[in-house]
Amino acid sequence: MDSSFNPSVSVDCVIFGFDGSALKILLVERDTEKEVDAAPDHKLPGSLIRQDEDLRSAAYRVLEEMTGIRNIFLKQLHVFSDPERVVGNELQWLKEYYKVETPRVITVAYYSLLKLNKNIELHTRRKQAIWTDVQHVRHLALDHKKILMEALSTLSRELIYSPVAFELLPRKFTIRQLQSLYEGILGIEIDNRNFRKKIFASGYLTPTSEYEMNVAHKPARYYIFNKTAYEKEIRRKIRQGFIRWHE
Amino acid sequence: MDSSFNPSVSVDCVIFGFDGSALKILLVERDTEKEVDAAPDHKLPGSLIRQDEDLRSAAYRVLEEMTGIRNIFLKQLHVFSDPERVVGNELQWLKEYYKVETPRVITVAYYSLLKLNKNIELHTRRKQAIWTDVQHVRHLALDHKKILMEALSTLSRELIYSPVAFELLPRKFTIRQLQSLYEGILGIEIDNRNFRKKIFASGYLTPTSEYEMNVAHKPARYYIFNKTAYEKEIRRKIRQGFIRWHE
DNA sequence: GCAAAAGTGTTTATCATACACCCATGG
DNA sequence: CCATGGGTGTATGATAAACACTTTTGC
Repeated sequence: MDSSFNPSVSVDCVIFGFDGSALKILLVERDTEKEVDAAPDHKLPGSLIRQDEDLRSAAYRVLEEMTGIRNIFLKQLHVFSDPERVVGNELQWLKEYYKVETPRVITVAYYSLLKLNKNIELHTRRKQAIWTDVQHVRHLALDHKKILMEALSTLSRELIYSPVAFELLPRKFTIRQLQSLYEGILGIEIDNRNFRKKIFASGYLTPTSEYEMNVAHKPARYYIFNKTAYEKEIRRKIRQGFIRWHE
Repeated sequence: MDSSFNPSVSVDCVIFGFDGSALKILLVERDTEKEVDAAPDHKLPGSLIRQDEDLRSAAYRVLEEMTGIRNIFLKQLHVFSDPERVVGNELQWLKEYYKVETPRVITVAYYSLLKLNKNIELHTRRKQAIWTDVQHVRHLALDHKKILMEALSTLSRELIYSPVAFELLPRKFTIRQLQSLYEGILGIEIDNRNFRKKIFASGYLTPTSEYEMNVAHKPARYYIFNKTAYEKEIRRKIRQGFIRWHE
């Protein structure tokens, strides 16, 4: 670490991963060399920004370091700027780790979505990071629990209004996987027949000729998300309905 | 100005005002004492943040200084962090104005909504700020045009999904004013009968016994937005979506 | 009396929901 | 042959959209 970091601004990444059944989030253990807390101290992956660096690039830098991959879904969430959000030991740790002098740090939170696989899990394990079921996250360092909560509610909204679900699924997926994802994140149950109608009516799912194998029931078909068709449609979409206060 | 400013982080405020017919935005002339540009150089009101200050408070500080009022609608928009967004003369000006040393500045944009009236216009005029029709904004200093564009598209989305329109209208307003606001900001035409149906069906408009005066047509009734009813309803819906004990 | 905007209902199409059975497979 | 999840259609209610005329006022 060198002095080309801007001491006032950091990015923190809420990295969501889906393994086919549960929504996970990537956490790192903060290396507190002095303090020995009762509970292990987890936080979101993050970094101070470099002086010559765009925030988005900083977030990508963290993301790539932690997961080993690039070009995944990444979006700015919110800025957290309470002057008291990093104080005392937390601030001390930061100063020593980055070798900077600063009275405070504001952080810009980003969230990203990826499809979990063995490669990624190997990489994150080597980085001492762990994938935790979002349902099981209890306490996090700093204000990171608050950031996670905000990311979750933003993800729910995104899921409803845009097809981000496919960022979390492998290229080929079954309808059931897609539905489970919606049900899991939104915390609701969805009628399978109506779900199919809706999702097929969109016209963005292309069926493959592949089916599940070695399952003890009728094998499900695999589908692919037709991103091109989606983007074309969005461009021609007309705005209808001018008030939707309660959605 | 003193050294208690954080040299790396500023806030900029996109302050929308509605005067009953057009959507306006508050701009200030940048006091470039040296440069004499061909065109007058406008920018969004903003400020570096103080070291002990929350970003939201900083935005409110700017807002109150420019408009003289507090407690108005204010929301974080986005962070703009291109390392090149403030360079050359722009950066020089900043350094001299705030007496700080910094290689770069990131800015957090906020947008706010208010009802224009004579008092506010008087105050802003004394501050050398001007209300400009958003349709007529051509060029702005720094990346402020980009910020404005993003604020406009966010405002459109907000207008659809939440009743922010009332932040821009006086306490008592006619249905026509409300509809014009929707049409103006969204850039669409709305059928008046359907608009009334929808807006009344929400149940948040309370009719007053007052009517327009001195108009050369049937006088329109004034209505009031029942914020309490809205908030009560929202809380109910959230609770319903969150707890499902009987499934 | 006429120009100008306020106010008012009905019909039709579209979309969301509720709901139950047969099918293909592995063990 | 049975347990498991995949896959299918229809009827009903709710919501949005299209559409034209009468009312009240100032001048």
